[in-house]
Amino acid sequence: MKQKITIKTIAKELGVSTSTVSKALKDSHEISKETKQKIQAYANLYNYKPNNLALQLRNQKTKLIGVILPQIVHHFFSTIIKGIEEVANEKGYHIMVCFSKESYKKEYENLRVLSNGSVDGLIVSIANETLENKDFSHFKDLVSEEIPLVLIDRVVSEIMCDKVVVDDVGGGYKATDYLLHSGCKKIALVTTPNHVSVSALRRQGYEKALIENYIKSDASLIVEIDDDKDFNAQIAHIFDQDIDGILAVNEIYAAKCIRYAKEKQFDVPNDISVIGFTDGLISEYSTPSITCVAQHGFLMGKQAVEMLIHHIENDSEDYHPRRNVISSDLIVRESTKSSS
Amino acid sequence: MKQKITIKTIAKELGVSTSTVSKALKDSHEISKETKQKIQAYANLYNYKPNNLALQLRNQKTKLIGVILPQIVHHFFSTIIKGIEEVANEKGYHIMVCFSKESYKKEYENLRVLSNGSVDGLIVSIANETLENKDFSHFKDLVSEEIPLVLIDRVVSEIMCDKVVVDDVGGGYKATDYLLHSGCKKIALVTTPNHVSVSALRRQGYEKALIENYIKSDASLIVEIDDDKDFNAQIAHIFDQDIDGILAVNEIYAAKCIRYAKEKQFDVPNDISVIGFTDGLISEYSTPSITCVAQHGFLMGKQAVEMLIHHIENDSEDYHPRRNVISSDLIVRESTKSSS
DNA sequence: CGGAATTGCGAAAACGGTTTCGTGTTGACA
DNA sequence: TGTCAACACGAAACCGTTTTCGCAATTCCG
Repeated sequence: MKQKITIKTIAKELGVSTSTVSKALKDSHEISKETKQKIQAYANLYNYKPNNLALQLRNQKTKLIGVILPQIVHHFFSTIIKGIEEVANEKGYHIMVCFSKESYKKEYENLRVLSNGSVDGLIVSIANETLENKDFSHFKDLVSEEIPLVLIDRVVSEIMCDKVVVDDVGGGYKATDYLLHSGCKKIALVTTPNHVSVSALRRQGYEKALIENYIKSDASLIVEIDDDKDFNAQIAHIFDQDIDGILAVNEIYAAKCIRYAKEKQFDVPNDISVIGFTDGLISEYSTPSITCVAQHGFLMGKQAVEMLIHHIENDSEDYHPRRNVISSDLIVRESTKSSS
Repeated sequence: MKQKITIKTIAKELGVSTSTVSKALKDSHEISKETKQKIQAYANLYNYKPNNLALQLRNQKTKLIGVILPQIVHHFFSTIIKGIEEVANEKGYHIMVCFSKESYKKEYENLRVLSNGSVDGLIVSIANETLENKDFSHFKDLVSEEIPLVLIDRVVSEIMCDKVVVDDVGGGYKATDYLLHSGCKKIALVTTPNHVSVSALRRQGYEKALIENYIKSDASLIVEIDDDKDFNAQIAHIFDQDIDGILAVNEIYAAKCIRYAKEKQFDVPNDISVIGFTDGLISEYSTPSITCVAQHGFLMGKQAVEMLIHHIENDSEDYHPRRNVISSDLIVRESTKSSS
């Protein structure tokens, strides 16, 4: 990289002190008009830009927000990033993004590196492996160092910080309730292993809706998908049980269920209705388009940054962790019958 | 944020100089065993971490790579980010991502801010608006400041820097050729306005394949979609012309075409075959799954970072811009007949 | 014409670390 | 006993910027 022009260079060339240059560039009244003009002209000519690192060091702030997410090639997470970046930019911040790839170790590493003063605060969605391990000491360290932290989507109560979550219980409830009211009697749940906290919450909503409608929850209708095994083989048995509805905890599972149902000559939605989570492209563009629970990742990202920046910029006031819940909405499409 | 412990604090508390502390923490042989132990113990106890900003200022490098993309909620771009982040991390770098939202102004702003010494280099995919305007002076400034720059996917020849592009002509050619060999006689092209450079290249490939197969290209079979208008209304007329194949320049157009075809009682692929670009979730999970041209964004991201870091870390050697072309592959699925 | 107020600028400290170059104290050796 | 190397550490410069304070020189006023 070419040697950049600094205040020192300007000062030396023009035979003034660095303080004079600094003040002149900020149009300070302390400096005479002629001197200011001379300095500003020189700075413009050589395209002077103040060195950001020096400023950050002096101001003790980076105007940078660290974002650690489990994945990126994922509609929900990329939507969150979009929301974060948009608001951050409006407020003069930039974002550094890292991905934990669901791994504890990568999450730990990223947290360690970013808490070196590289960023003014962090927005994190916890990796699945960490959720399984239940080892949150790296987050607790962060909190005790008083580094502003906002946890999103995948959160745990023992970390005392701001949080933004989706109303996953409500989403599961709404979806199940909708299926019931559209005439479904026997609804299967296609989910992930239970340590994935959001899936567990969606399942709660599912069960709550069943109970409220006087239907006994039936374990044989619940499939915890192991992504390493063949999907169809794992769901086959629920199709043998006269089901007429499926709630899937993400849109990929929903799409796969619909495909399997078609293969087995079931009509969607008339024989079997399907609802998924995540309002992504799959739900929107597949045929039939898929009714799903939208989690509003964009909104979540926006709210998370707002909380974080508030925390960063109001450092002095005493701090009470807040928790925002974003309600999830049912987007009705073609994979369900209309509700009666 | 809590006041962080610095080398100065340690020095004062332990009655030594800052140089001694610095050396002790790096296990320098200049410092006696006892002193080192004392200092290291103290540093550990109070969880000392060197301030990154100070290091960056001293070393004149940030180990940060700026990434400016037009969008994020987009399979191809998020895949690129994934590739970039992965390699960057391996090599000890982090990434700052910004989005231009296809706007010249945002791109300009982001470029300006990031070139202040905030990052060691940049990876950029040019915004559509900039491509239309043909104003690339902000990029040229960057190049003349000798800030390492790699352009990806959407590139222009007048910016002299490293580039990684997809073989879009080849992709368009392969797709069209495949359609022809699977028996299609009359292939429509559903594309975007021509200033989008990648679409223009895909169209070249389409036309090249037609010519090589002695088929006259027919303007009435080419639709330039205006995203602000109704999609179906724009493509309706090509369905009145006995077409038996469609090449769409992205997977959304492909999915929409398939949906429209189904509505009009065409069978896909037997009446009409469809190929899209972008090997995303839609292509994979919709029914029928969509044959498409995969652009390998992950690979593109990886190569871009590798070129960039090479440039950053071999600053001295004289620099000749390189250009990597990533070949695009046809992923054959259910929306096309098998090639004869 | 003398003292005070104003103007215009520079010196120096500060942000937090690294590194070069002393320097004072040992101990060994001739 | 004088010389020299080795050892252990500190002073100071440096990265680029901001900002406080001080100091001349000029202007103003009585």
